[in-house]
Amino acid sequence: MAGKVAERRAALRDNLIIIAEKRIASDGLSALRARDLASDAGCALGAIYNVFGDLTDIVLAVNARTFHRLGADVAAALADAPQDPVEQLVVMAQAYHCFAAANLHSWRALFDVERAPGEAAPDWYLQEMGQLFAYISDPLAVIFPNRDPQELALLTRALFSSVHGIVLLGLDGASAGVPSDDIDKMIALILRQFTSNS
Amino acid sequence: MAGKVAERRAALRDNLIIIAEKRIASDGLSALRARDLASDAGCALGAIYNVFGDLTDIVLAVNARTFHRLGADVAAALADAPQDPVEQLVVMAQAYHCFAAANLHSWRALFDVERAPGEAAPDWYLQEMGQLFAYISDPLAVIFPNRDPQELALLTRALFSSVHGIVLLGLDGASAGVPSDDIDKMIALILRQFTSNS
DNA sequence: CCCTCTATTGAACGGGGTTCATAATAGCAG
DNA sequence: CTGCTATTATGAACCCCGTTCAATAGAGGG
Repeated sequence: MAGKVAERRAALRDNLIIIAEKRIASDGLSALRARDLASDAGCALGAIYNVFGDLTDIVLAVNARTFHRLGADVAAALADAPQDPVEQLVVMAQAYHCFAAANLHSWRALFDVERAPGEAAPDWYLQEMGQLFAYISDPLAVIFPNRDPQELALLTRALFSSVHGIVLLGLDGASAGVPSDDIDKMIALILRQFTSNS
Repeated sequence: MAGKVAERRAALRDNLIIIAEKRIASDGLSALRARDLASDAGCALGAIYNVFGDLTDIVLAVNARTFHRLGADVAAALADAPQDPVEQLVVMAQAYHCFAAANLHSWRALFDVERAPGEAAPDWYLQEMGQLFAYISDPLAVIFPNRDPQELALLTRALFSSVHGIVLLGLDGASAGVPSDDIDKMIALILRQFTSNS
């Protein structure tokens, strides 16, 4: 029974991630409490720290799952999209908006977790981000066939950032709530206009 | 001596705002501590709460000043810009980027402060935002003379959000640091492309 | 069954925002 | 100037929270 401890810990680890995920999804990142986690998981407070370095590690684990779901949603939208590359971009961006709106707290947690200064982003983050960028880059390469890969990378990042900004400020409460339709309109506006007369 | 107390409190209030502003600018919003504020201001811990409801109120006061400086920078850039409305947009957006980069912590604090759920954004916020939107809207109206005011408002918000997104993700540490030049390039790319063939 | 070594536990620690009983002070009447 | 009272300022104390670690429980081998 060598791996018994590891097994128990792995189970607790998964359990904690699920519980934290639910908490973040329903009440937001700032509502996550170590003591709540422990009591919901039926474990001791200290047990959390046998399995995770600190709460941020749990949040990162949750974020990895969220990011993965996001990527899957975007991929699914892309799979159902028409061949036209501009439409593909629009469909993906609206899928991004859709995911953010439907998973507001979890989506926010992706960006609200504070990294220690100077610490690099985790590997899975860069990987999922790269995947998203690839989804965008492919149609862009069709639309702009005469661009350097370097220029394409810049275009890709610029478009992703723009859509992200539109969704971020659109879903932000400070602006008194932009209607969901308007967000989609802005996304389509930016993408269509951007990709016109290529 | 009727207004003596009010005077003293007003002075403390201003003092606390200045001190908090410096702290946020140098170390970020999360480094703001009530006890530090009190000792730096040479006042009692509780004195803070005679003058502000809570720390968030101080942050909001700092943010109002930051937002005002931002608006002034953008306005200054606009004043020095050429007549061409597209160039005006580019110059303003790069001024926005410049301000964010030069005042990273203060700029972040504008968006990192968490409002109580359901609470409306403060008046000055909407006002400064409206001012920024007006700066953008004017050249846009020249570029797109045949659009509804409503459509123009959507364009304005979309462009601001896009630039904001580019700056936000560009300055974010997670992406391992996008060079400042690349951020400016992305901004120019989006704006020029967006405003072409109007 | 005991012994040892590991894993688990939750009380305690440190640090932070906020409050409130108390002390200090200002204003005023005599 | 001296009490007296109402107002203001103070900072110790409260509560919450993440994290730690001495003490306990438990597993495995002899």
